Amino acid sequence: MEPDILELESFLPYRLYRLADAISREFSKIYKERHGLTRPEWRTLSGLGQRGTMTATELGEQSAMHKTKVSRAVAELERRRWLTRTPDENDRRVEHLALTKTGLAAYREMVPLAKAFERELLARTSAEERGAVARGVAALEEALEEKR
Amino acid sequence: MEPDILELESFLPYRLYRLADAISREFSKIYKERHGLTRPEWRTLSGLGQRGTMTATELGEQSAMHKTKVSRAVAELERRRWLTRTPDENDRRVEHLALTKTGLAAYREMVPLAKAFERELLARTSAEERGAVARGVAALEEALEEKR
DNA sequence: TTTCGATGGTTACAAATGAAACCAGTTTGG
DNA sequence: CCAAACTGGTTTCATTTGTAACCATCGAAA
Repeated sequence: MEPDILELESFLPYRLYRLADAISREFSKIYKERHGLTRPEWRTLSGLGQRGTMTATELGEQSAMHKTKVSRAVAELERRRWLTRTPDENDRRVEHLALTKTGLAAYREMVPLAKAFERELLARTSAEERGAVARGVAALEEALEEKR
Repeated sequence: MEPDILELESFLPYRLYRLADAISREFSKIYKERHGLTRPEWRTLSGLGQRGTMTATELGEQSAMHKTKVSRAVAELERRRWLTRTPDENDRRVEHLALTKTGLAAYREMVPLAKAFERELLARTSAEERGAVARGVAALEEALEEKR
């Protein structure tokens, strides 16, 4: 344990990123294979399915995406006719986005798959470990928030 | 808690990715500002600093990078004269990579910064929470491994 | 009201990434 | 011995991403 050496494998930012990336990549296979969605597109679909109607800005906040990602994802889903835009009555810069029937159908099909993925992953851990995951993630979220 | 709705904010793959991405991004500012390194370059530097000498394949395994990323990162660090390649005696496809004095100096400068980052982040959590992080991450790593 | 800074969203351009093709060299099985 | 399969590593090409500039609209303040 030399003091001037960094052990990459146990360095938290790396370890966490590697884990998250692996999980996310594994999960992404599902919506990629199924519908050819990118991650931003999946998040957009998911956000709108969950909340019903949102603006692009709200979508970006909810799903931690840069506005260009949102913009492009929305454009693609619109092209597929999975969502529609409705101009805001009062503020003409804003558009309210909502899923079409087709979009909603895709969403409804994806939800169980997503839940199953999470369930199957967590099924391989003990109740105690699941508690640790929850507390650990929450603690880091807060810590990062404070640190900035 | 409707059964046919997925709550993105608490969906583990999303939440974990978002956390890891935020932390990694925050940390990357350090090596980006300091030396203009990309993440693959930082990992390469870090891997070689830690282990002394590695082949490109080993680097990829250690730091979970696709071989094209390794290839490009190595090329860039070589261009900066931060590392050198030495052909393997027995297998002429293989090159052994090692940091130069300059590369090592950069590594030595980065290590304390990396450790400080991690320490400062964890300092904002309780000992109990740090334990939870450790157990949680380990559990998920295993669970994912089993799942595949 | 006009002007000026902020805001919602898109676009253009450069850089990073991933997949697949590729080149060299190496191993294996007939 | 030799072809075929495999491995280490690079390159090419298409796609994705990030940054910054941009356009339109809005709100506040002069």
